[in-house]
Amino acid sequence: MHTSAVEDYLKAVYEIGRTEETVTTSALAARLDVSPASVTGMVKKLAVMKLVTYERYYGVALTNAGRRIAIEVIRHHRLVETYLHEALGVPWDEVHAEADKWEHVLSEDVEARMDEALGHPTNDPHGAPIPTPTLELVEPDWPPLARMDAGTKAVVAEVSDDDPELLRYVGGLGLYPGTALEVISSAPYSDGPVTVRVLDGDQRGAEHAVGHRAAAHLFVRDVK
Amino acid sequence: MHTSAVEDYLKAVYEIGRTEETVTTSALAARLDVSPASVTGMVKKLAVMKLVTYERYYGVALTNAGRRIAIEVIRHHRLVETYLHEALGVPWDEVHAEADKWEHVLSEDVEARMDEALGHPTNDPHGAPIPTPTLELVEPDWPPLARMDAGTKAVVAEVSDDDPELLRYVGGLGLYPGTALEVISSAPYSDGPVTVRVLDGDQRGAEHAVGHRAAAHLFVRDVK
DNA sequence: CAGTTGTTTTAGGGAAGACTAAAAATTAAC
DNA sequence: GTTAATTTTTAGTCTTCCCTAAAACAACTG
Repeated sequence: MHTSAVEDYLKAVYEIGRTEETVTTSALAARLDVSPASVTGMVKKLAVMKLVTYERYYGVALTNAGRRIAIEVIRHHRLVETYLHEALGVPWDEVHAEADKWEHVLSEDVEARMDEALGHPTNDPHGAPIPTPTLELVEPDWPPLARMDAGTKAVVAEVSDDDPELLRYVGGLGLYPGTALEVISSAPYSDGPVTVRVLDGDQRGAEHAVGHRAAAHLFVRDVK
Repeated sequence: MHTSAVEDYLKAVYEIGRTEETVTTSALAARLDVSPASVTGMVKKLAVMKLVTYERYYGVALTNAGRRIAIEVIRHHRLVETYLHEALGVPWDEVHAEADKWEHVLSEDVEARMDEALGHPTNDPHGAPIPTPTLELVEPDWPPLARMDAGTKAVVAEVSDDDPELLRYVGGLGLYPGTALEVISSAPYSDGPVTVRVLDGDQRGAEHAVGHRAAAHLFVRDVK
């Protein structure tokens, strides 16, 4: 087995790699809250273990073995988030921090039992897809609410899970994955808020001005 | 917070202290599967942290602060065992190993939710008492089945939880906490098996010869 | 293309927690 | 009551993961 530090690094490489062309040492350092020098050292070890490829002054990339582990950790993380939320009623802004600890100690057996108990969920409480038991993972690339034009009808697809305050704010507006909404006004490429009407759930009919930062971390899928 | 090594040491001191007069370095080393020299080093650190008192060449004892932590860890352990068994159906011989990992990452919030979901259980799947939220813990001193005389009627109170094979064996005989039984024959202070008739549960009516080692780790309470 | 800026690497450490080997203290055995 | 056997402790290392400071390098900037 690997240490949790190794698992954290691999997960970070995977996640940064989703949006960035190259995964740099400093990007990893920022995400893991660790000094750049520490990252260099660790990354060299991961390269020796054949979990990443690494080229100085260029960047890091996962090998197949490394990606397997990364996705396994992500499966644990998202399944635990879902379990904590569904089975134990942990609020959606707290599950992320808890899952960050649990993901490293979850056995395959208990993972399978949680999956079973939940009826094989496909998405976590924030809308992110849960990798399959065979570690397939397709992460759709939803556009952020911030880029929607006025008049658009859309459904909340996913909300970034790592900022509890943002989750409480968004949850307070009734905007959970699956919630339908209509964009009332929006100023594309500006820093202004996006005004939406909630068409679903406990806030049905309400109009809210969604702050720019939140709108950038709230992803939606279009409804034709 | 404390490292899991610290928590493991404190738990071990507590558990050895339950049956032994003095807690020696070598007893800790054996239980934690670590060299005696390592124990000496760690124990010195715990003494500096005021979690134990320590006298060279004599032994270790918990301070009040140390005992608090030990019992908190035991509460986590037994609650997690119970949760895994009741809520996720994990077999009773597997829950111990799993709980050994979870006990160190369980937050107070999730602990409380598990406790609530289970209806505030008082005993884990092996019969051991779960410390209260205020960390009160009374561990009854049941006699082992091995010391029961023929003709005695008794109820299984507790089974040692750290040997999966023993648990599978005992479970196969239908002897779970709460199961009533009658001792048919026994050879006190010898190494022979104890023959019992099961009066309860799925093996009701069956007669079993319980091996000596199992009979020494299966504790019962008398029925008058 | 030389200087500034920012990133990466090297070099040197440090805390935790474990190890082995050997010395010291305790306990047991004539 | 010495010697022998057993624990326990000391001493010195090792590994893992992290750190800072400073040097090396790459990339903009004008």
